[in-house]
Amino acid sequence: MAASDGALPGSSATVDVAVDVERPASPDHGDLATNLALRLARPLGLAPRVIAEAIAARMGPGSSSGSTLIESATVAGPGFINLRFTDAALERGLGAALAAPMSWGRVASGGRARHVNVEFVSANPTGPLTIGNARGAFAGDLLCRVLEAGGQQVTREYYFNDSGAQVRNLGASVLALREGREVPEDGYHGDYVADLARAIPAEALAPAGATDEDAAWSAGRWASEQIRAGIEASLGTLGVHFDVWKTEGSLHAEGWVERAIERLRGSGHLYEQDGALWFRSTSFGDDKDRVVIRSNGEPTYFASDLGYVTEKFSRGFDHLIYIWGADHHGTVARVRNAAEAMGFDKAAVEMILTGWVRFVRDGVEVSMSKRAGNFVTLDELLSEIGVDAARWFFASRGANMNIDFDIELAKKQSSENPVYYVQYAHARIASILRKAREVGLAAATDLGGVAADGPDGALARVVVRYPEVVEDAAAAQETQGVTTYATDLATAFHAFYRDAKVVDAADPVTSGRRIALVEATRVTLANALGLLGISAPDSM
RNA sequence: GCGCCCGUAGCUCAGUGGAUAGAGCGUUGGGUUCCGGACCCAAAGGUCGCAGGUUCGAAUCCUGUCGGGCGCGCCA
Repeated sequence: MAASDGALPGSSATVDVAVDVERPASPDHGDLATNLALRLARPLGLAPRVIAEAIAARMGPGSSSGSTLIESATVAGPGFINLRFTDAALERGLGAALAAPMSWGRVASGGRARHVNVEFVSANPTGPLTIGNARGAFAGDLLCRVLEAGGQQVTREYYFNDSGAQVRNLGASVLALREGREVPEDGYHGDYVADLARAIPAEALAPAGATDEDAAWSAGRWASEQIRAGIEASLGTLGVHFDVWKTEGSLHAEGWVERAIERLRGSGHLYEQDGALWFRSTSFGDDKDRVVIRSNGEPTYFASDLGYVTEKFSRGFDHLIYIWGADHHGTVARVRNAAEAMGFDKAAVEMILTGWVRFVRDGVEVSMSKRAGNFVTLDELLSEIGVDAARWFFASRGANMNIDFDIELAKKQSSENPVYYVQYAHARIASILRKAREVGLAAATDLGGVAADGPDGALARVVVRYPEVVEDAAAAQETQGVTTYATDLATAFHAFYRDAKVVDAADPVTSGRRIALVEATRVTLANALGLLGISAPDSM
C-alpha cells in the first residue's frame, strides 16, 4: 500500500515474501510485531527502516488504513514494526471469553472436520500397565485433546494381540501357579499372575483330558481379558478413554490382512524368495525388503500392520497417527512405504515417537522387567503423585524428548509443582468471586476502561492471547505451549491481585469491571487446564 | 559399520530464523493493617556440547565432530 501511493519509490511491482507476525518477547515491543519491512528490504532495494516507517505511518490511528484495534504502530530495532492493541481490541477478547466460556479458545472447524485416528498405548494384555506405558498414555491423550481443541474429530484407538504366543504363555504361567508348580522360565512372574491363578473360574479351564496346549490357551484367553479390563480401568483413572479396542486377531478373521496383501500384490510390490513373501520396501527408500508371509506360511506382524492400515482407512479417516516408543523408529518407514504402495496417501500416515522416560527414585534408576515381575505399575505411580501432577509433567515436555522422572522428587515437590501454582490461581479467583457475590457485586457488562494501562491491562493482555495459544498447540500437535501459557496467566493474575482490589463496595463500577476481568481469567485458566485434562478446583 | 532421536542455568525442562535465551526447583536477601502467604519482589547463576557454513539476523537451518540413547530378525 505504501508503494501504491508513492511513499516508496520505484516499486509498484508485486513482490512475494514470507512475513512473520508474532508476539514479541518483551511487552515493551507491543502486542504484535512483524518483520515485514526486513523481508521487503532485499526485493525493494531499500533500507528496512525506511520501509518500516512508511508502512507504520499508514497503520496507526487516524491513518487511511488504520484499524480501530490498533493503538499504535512504531518502528524499532533493525526495522520491526511493533503494533499495540487498543482497549477496544482487548475488551473484545474478554467479551468473547465471557459470552461463550465453553468454546473460548477452541478452534471452530470450518466445514467438515478432519477425522483423525490416534492409536496409542497398545500394550499387549499380559500384565498391568507400568510406568513405562505412562509416556504413551499421556502423550497420546494430550495429543487427542489438542487436536479436538483445534476443531478436529478424533478417535482414540487401542490395538492389542489377543491370540499370540504371549497369551498361551500367560495361560501356562497361570495354570502352573494354580497347580502349585513353578512358573516356566520364559513365563510371567509378577504377583498379578498368582492373583489370576487364584481367581480363575472353572469355565475358563479346559475340559478334562484337554492337551496342555489347549489348557494354556483357554486360561490365557481368560487371563488376558482380565488384564485388559484392568488396563482399561487404570487408563480410566488417568482420564484416558478409548473409543475403539482393536484386536490383531480380528484383522485376520475379517480378511483385512489378506485383502491388504492382495492390494500390494496388485500394485506389483510383492515377490517370493526362499519360500517367503516379501514387500519390496527398498523401492520406497527403505534399507531392506520386508517379509510379509514367512516361509512356514505364518504372516508376520508387519502383515497385520498392512491389514490395519487398510482397515483404518476403510473407516473414512483422513489421517492416521501412531504413537510409538522410540525403539520402534525402525518400523516407521516400512509401514508408511507399504501404505503408499497400497495406494494410500503416505502423508496421511504419521508416526510420533516418544522419547524415553528414565524413572528415578532417590537418584537410583528404577529398572523394570514385566516378565521378571519387577516393575512399578501405573496405578502405583498415580497413587503416589496424583493424576494432575503427572499430566502436567508430561504436558510440559516435548513428546520426543528423553526425560527424567524422579518419583521422590515429584512427591516432595508436589506442593510447589507448577500445576498447583496454576490451580491455586483458579481457586483464588473462585474465592474472590464468592466474596463478590456475598457483598452483592456482579460482573459489569460494560468493560469500558478495564483494559487500560495498569494492572488490569497487563492481565487482560495475557487473557486475550489464549485462542492463539490453542491454535498454535493444535498446529504443532504439542502441549508445552499450553503449560507455559497457563503459568504465565497465573503469574499475571497473582501480580494483578497484588496491585488491584477487585471486591470494593466503595467503588462498585471499578469492582464490576474487575469482576468481569477476573471471571474471564478464571474461564481461561479452567479451559487451559481442561484442555490438558487437569482439574480446575474452586478451592484447595 | 549404517540409520534415527537427544545435548540449553547447580537440577528438571521450555524456547514454530528475530530484539537483552526463559520457567520451576534449589541458593541468597526482602515483603502480612486489605478480596486465599500453595502468594509477591529482588539477586546470583549461560562458550545454547564443539567447529565451520548459509544471512541483515542462528539455540533454531546445512556440514562435520564429540557425548548419551535407540534401531539395524522369516521377533512382537
